[in-house]
Amino acid sequence: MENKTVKPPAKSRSIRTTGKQSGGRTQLDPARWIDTAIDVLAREGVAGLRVEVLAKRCGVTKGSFYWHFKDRQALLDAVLERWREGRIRDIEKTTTVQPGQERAQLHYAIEVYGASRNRKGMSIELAVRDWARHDARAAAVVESVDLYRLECTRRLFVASGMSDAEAKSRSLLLYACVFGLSLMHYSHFDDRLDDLKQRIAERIVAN
Amino acid sequence: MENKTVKPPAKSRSIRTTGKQSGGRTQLDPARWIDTAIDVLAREGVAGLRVEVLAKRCGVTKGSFYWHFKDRQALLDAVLERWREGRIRDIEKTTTVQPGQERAQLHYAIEVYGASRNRKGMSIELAVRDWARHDARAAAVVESVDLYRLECTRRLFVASGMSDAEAKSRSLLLYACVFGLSLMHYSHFDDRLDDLKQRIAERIVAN
DNA sequence: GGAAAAGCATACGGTAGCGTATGGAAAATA
DNA sequence: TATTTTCCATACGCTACCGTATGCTTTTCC
Repeated sequence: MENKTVKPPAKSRSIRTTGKQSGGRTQLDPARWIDTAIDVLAREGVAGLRVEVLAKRCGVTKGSFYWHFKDRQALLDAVLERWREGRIRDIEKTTTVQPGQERAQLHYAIEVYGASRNRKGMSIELAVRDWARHDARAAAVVESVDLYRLECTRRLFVASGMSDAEAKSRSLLLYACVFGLSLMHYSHFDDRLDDLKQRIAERIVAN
Repeated sequence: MENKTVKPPAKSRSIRTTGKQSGGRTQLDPARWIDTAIDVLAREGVAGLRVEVLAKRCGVTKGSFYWHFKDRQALLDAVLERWREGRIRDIEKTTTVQPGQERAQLHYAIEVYGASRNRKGMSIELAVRDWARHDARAAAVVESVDLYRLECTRRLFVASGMSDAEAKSRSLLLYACVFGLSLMHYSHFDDRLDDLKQRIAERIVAN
């Protein structure tokens, strides 16, 4: 039952896991393929993750790709796994309860995605979620990430003095709003959007 | 500058705009193609809108398609236009201010999409929004629909006694939450989701 | 009923993508 | 340095698309 989809990173070998060699020719490893894939994913969605396109972007041909990956699906799985790990780490980092800072942490959780920086992060987020609408594996990953996030912010809301049920509903509201906003085209709705966003954040976080 | 992308519906001809003829063979018109296209759009996204696939679904070949449409883009434009019109009509129908019923109307606006019925409507909504992330025409349509919706609910919030700024922020919050929720996978977050949703709706609508 | 138009089928050329097979270069190992 | 292993290029077959050309069959209109 060996699931040989992604090659292990060249077991006994000098540490040269990334990028071009000093004077040699282009060398790749699965990690770099995944980096590139996530880059493309952010700009074009899953539909843009095509083997030959990625190869060109990496400066190689697909001969290289099929050396590192069993097939296209193996890359997609790796991308999903990479994304999940990154999200989990990120959430843990920003939502570990710091007594007295719970509300500030919640505000940060809202703004960190809405800001114009991190646009790429949100692009990936939306791409993965659209992906999940037509792919069970992606859906499973999204679900695990969602549940983890919801649980983390639930703890923050509880720590800030809410009932469990209220904390859960606020968590849902928070992330739904964050993702929903990034899905809408409202830049011409008002000329002081920051004020609107501030009101929204307050509505989500305040008692 | 004739923009001959979609054939006019057979000017002087008996009213037979849809479906199979009484005893004749299969006959189609642009409207039926668009119906089918929107059906596929809901299930597979824009990527699923392929000429030959739609033709098979309609029981014809693409020879028919290219009779009714200039090319694939013409169909996509028609789909967008159809969607816009439908949304505008829908919003007008459910948000014309009925004095004293504003809050109920707002609650309805929230639930009408979140419900398990209307799943297809939300699928189309998300498909179009993802489409808009990579296509300027779709983005323009989404923007127009969003602005119209936001304006309509803004009026409802104002009519229910809020300041204009607050009404605007609530409108944004409302739709962001509606779309965001449908983007998340939270069914295992709680065993009484209806309660959570109720709390959320209250948070959005209440003073 | 016969000409004209409408509506569709079929066949074709062209592109883009996946995955495989095979050989060659470069690096590791002995 | 010779040999093995790693890594990649190239060429191939296959499928799924798009759009066009052409002809056949129904309707429509006179």
